[in-house]
Amino acid sequence: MKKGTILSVDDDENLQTVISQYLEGDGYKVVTSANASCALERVNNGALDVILLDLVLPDGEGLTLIPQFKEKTSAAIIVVSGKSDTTEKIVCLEMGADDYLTKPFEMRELSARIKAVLRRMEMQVNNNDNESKSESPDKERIDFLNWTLDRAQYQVFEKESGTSLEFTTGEFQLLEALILSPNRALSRERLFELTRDGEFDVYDRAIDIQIARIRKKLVDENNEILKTVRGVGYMFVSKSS
Amino acid sequence: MKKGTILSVDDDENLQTVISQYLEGDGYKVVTSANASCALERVNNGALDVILLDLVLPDGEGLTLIPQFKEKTSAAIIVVSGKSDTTEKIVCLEMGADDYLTKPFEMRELSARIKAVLRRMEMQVNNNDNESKSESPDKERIDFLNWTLDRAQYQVFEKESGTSLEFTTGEFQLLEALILSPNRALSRERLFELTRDGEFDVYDRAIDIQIARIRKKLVDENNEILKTVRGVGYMFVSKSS
DNA sequence: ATCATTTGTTACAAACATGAAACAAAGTTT
DNA sequence: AAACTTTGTTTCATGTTTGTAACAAATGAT
Repeated sequence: MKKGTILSVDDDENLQTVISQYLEGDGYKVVTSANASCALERVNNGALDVILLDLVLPDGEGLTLIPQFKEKTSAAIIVVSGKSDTTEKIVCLEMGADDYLTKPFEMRELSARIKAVLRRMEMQVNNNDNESKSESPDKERIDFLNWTLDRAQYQVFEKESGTSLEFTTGEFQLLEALILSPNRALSRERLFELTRDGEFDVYDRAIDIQIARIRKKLVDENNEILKTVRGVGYMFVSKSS
Repeated sequence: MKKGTILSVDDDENLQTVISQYLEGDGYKVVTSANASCALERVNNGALDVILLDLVLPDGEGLTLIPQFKEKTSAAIIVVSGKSDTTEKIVCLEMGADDYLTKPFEMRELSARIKAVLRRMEMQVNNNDNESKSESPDKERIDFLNWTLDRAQYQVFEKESGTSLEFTTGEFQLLEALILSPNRALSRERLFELTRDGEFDVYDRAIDIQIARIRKKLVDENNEILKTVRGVGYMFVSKSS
């Protein structure tokens, strides 16, 4: 559920309230500061993921805050400005901001930009990982028994014939989750976490039905690919072990 | 290495030294003038890219210099002022300045503003280039099925007949994005990022409509070139897989 | 064997995603 | 300004996906 912590730096109290409520509804934790000094203190205080920074603050130029933030945290910085000025925008980005947003803006847009910025950060992390590690942690294609799971295409192929089986996205994600933890029993709860993004009011046995639907498509006589572990959940058994 | 020549007009000798050193470290060539007459002379003397102009000079009002500079050079003018005065800023911009910076400032900010201003100028130049040149020298062509995507010309050609299909720029860019990641399902969000530059206040399904329009033009009976991946997005399928 | 619990199966309806058509708004060209 | 192009928005119909309920089958314990 927790998607990240956001610090909003702005001296407009009303705006702060609106932002907080909206973003909290989105699943973020939100903290606010009304001025520069308070914000700097907060940055030292703990892990932040995104900083929303208004350039016009009562106690000093917001622009100079950007490099200071950059020094102390790896959080993404989204500048919120009253002016729609191309030069200022470029300057902000040049100084280390990650995005620039002009007031007034819609909450939906703010939310989208935060999401985009977080994703970009995540991608960077992943890329760095790939560079340092010789083996990529998440493979795009995963072979299992007579099939291949293609995570880029969201498809399952039959190895020999090469034909693709018609999996729905939901079925695919469940199978993917199981295959990524081979020979390990996963509870229905865990599987829910892995496949659905923050849903709660669902039927206990939705997973069971999904499993049944997958099995119907992944037929392999005596071999039970998706084993049910009574009282626990389900498990993908790979022959290698 | 050479990024441009900058003329700094200011009578503060210490500041001039600091500016010169910093900007030279950035790869610029820097020349300085301590007063207006000297600056005007220097402007006649050779190609400049950026002029940093302090408004308070020993021999005359700096404001009146702006139009004089504009007449003689196409360099960008960044006004450096001791006062943080909105009215003065607006007047300067009205008279032809490209940016306005308040003392004291950080070198990093100055550097960023110079970069921004140069980039803006360059963009203008490029746009003019495109208008004047009808043919682009480097053609990057990508073949797919019965068509060829010409990224230089922003056109799609039918391989056999050689006729070009009428794609709008938006349609072209979307198709391009999909083709550049073949056999990979791309979410609408991702496609948005790839094709639009920082727009968010748009309809969720704008991509869908664009896809439909592309499909209408790229007809190939049984072959689904642009596959929709339900619950995810769209994918360009290349025959190789 | 009998019972209780857990899981598999089927059918169904609500929710959802997508494509198509028509419209509207913004931008361009003439 | 008018015609045209491009692109976003709305609406509707259709088909898919998935949660739910009900029941049958399987499993394990006593």
